[in-house]
Amino acid sequence: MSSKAKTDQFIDQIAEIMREQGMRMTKPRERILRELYEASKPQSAEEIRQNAGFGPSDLVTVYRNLESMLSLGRVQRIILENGTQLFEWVEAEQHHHHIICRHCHHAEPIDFCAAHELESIAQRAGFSEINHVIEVFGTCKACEKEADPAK
Amino acid sequence: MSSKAKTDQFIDQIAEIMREQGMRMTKPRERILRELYEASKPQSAEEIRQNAGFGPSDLVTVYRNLESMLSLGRVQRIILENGTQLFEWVEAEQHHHHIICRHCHHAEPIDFCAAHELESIAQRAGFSEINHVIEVFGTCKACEKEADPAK
DNA sequence: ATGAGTGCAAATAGTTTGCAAGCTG
DNA sequence: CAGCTTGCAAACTATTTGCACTCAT
Repeated sequence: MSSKAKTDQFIDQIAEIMREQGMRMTKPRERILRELYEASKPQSAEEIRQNAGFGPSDLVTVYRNLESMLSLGRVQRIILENGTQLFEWVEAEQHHHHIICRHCHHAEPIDFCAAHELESIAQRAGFSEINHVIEVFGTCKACEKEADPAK
Repeated sequence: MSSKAKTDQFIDQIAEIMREQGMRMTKPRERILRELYEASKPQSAEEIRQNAGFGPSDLVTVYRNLESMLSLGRVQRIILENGTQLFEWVEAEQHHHHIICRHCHHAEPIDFCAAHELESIAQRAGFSEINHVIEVFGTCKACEKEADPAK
C-alpha cells in the first residue's frame, strides 16, 4: 500500500470516529491529520500550522482542532519542560512515552510505561480522572553539535 | 526542635550554598524559602507571592529567585498539564515524584522513580543533558466533591 | 436549513526582559 | 563600594474566547 493510501486510511478511520461523535470531517481537519500522520513526530500547534500550509491567523483553528482530537484517542499531547504543548498521532489504544529533544523535538518512543503501578498508587490515594506523564527530555546529537561544534 | 528552628536551619543551609555560588541571602529570598519550606507542597509563583506576603509587582522577584534556586539542588519544579510551573523544596539530593491534584495542587509523594532505566535508555539514544519527568495528575477527593457535591 | 466549524480580532495567563535604584558582603 | 538584587514597566509567548460568517451533513 502506498504511503498516500495509508494516510487516507488513517484519515478515514478518524472521520468515522468523528461522525460517531457528531463531529464533521472538514478540510482544515484533514490537513491537520495528514500533517500529524505524515510527520510522525510530535509538533507544536505553530509547527503544525506552518507545515500544513495554514496562514498565520489559522493558528486558532489548529488549536481548537487539536484539542477536540485528543478525546478521539488517536492524537496525544506532550508537555515540554517549558510548558509548550506538542501533539502527535498514535496507533489505536497505543499511548506511549518518549525520549525527546528539547530543541528540535526529535523523539524516540521508549518502551517503558508504568501506567499500572502509577494509576493504582493514585487510586489508593483517592484521586480520580487520573493521568500519568512520563517523559525523558534531553539534547539530541544533532542539536548538541549545533550548540557546540567542537564536540 | 521547634518548627521555627527547623525552617531557620533550612534557610541557613541554603544561605551557605548560595554564598558558595556568589549569591546573597536577601529578605525576599528568605521569605520565599520560608514559604516553600513551611507550606511543604508544590506552589505556583503566584501562590508563593501571595502566601509569602509579597505585593503584586513582586511577582518578578519571585520568578527570578525560584529560577535561580533550582540550580542549588533544594528546590524542584513540576510542570502541570496546562504548562504552569509549581515549585517545592526537597530534601538534599532527594528528588521525588508526585500524585498531584490538578485543581488545588494537593500532592502526595510517590515512591516510584525509574530514573535509572530512563536515563540509560536516553544515553543509548545519544541524548545529553537528560532530565526525566514522571508525574501523576488527578482530581483529589476534596476537589471532586466541590465540583460535584452529589458524590 | 441547521448547527458544527472557521477565521479574524482581541483578550488572557504565565513568564521574561530592561533598567534605574537599593542593599549585601 | 562593587556588583548582586530588587521593583516597576513593558514586552513576549503560548493559548483561549467572542462573534459573524461558512460549510458539511
